[in-house]
Amino acid sequence: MAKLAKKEESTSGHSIDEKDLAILRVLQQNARATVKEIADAVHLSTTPVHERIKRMEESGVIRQYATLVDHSKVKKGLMVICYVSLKQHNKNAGARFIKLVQELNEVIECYNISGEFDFMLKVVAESMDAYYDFHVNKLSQSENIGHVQSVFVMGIIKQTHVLVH
Amino acid sequence: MAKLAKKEESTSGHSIDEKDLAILRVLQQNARATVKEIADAVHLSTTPVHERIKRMEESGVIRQYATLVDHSKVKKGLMVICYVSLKQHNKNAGARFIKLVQELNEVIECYNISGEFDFMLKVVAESMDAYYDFHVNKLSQSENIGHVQSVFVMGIIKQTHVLVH
DNA sequence: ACTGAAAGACACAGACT
DNA sequence: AGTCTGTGTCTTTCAGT
Repeated sequence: MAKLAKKEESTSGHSIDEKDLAILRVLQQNARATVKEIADAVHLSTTPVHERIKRMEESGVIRQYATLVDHSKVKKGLMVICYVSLKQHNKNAGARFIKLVQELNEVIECYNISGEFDFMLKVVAESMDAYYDFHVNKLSQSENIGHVQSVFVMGIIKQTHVLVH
Repeated sequence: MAKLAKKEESTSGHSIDEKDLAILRVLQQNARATVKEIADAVHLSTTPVHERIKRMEESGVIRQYATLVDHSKVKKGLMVICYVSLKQHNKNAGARFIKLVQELNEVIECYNISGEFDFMLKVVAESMDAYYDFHVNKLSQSENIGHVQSVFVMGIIKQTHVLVH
């Protein structure tokens, strides 16, 4: 017992410095930037940049190199914010819901939230019909669902993944 | 006749086929995958894969190659869903709010939504104090803000950007 | 639209400051 | 920790099918 691994950085022995942040600033905007390009931008040669990137990949600071696809161009025009409360709140019931959410490709995000609902889901679908099908046949099929409330996204004002400025 | 520009793809003259989707399936998970790796995975040689990727970049199907950074490891541990209604709903008032949202680095997503509120924001902050500062000094500073409601994210169940399966 | 080859650029490891 | 240098691999273009 009592081996509560303290924190990310302290266990691996490396904290993130200003140069790492500078590298992240470039990579966040373009995951396919070459090491050379990044090296020029942060005023270092390629070797230390390469080492720092590898280190951040291994320590988990860099979660993933993702390609972001345009919703509307792959026939996923509809985005819905979906609130769910469960009937029962025991461990098992929660785990079953979480498993369901992981399996449903329409759900791209799911959070445990404060307030009157238990979960917030971000759902993408091809059309209102497809969303209705998701709602009735996939989500509400689970016998433990209490209330579901849908908020429709009418316009995207801002969408970024940039955390380091 | 009937030149109601039908859809994105038809205007550019290229629709996405099964091979493009296969390439996207790989790139979504790893934006740094080499063309050679993708070519092997989709059973083509490098040239057509390279051409198809370039085409999808230019047509906007591929929005961005992003590096996703771990929230907690860059001191952005708190995530809040924030609902905002405006006092006035004229064009100018809306535009000012949108401009403000674009400038605030704490706001990583903002949507125009249906229902009693006008906007939904996803906000990341270092701490509760930092969020309070955002709420009081940055967001509510705008004189056009009506009501603000904060929902705190207590746990991340699922978080993906994968749209093509 | 694809394959295969060929030139230039890059990633990555080594020796050194 | 960093720069410099070298080798194998990859990107990218071009001729051919």
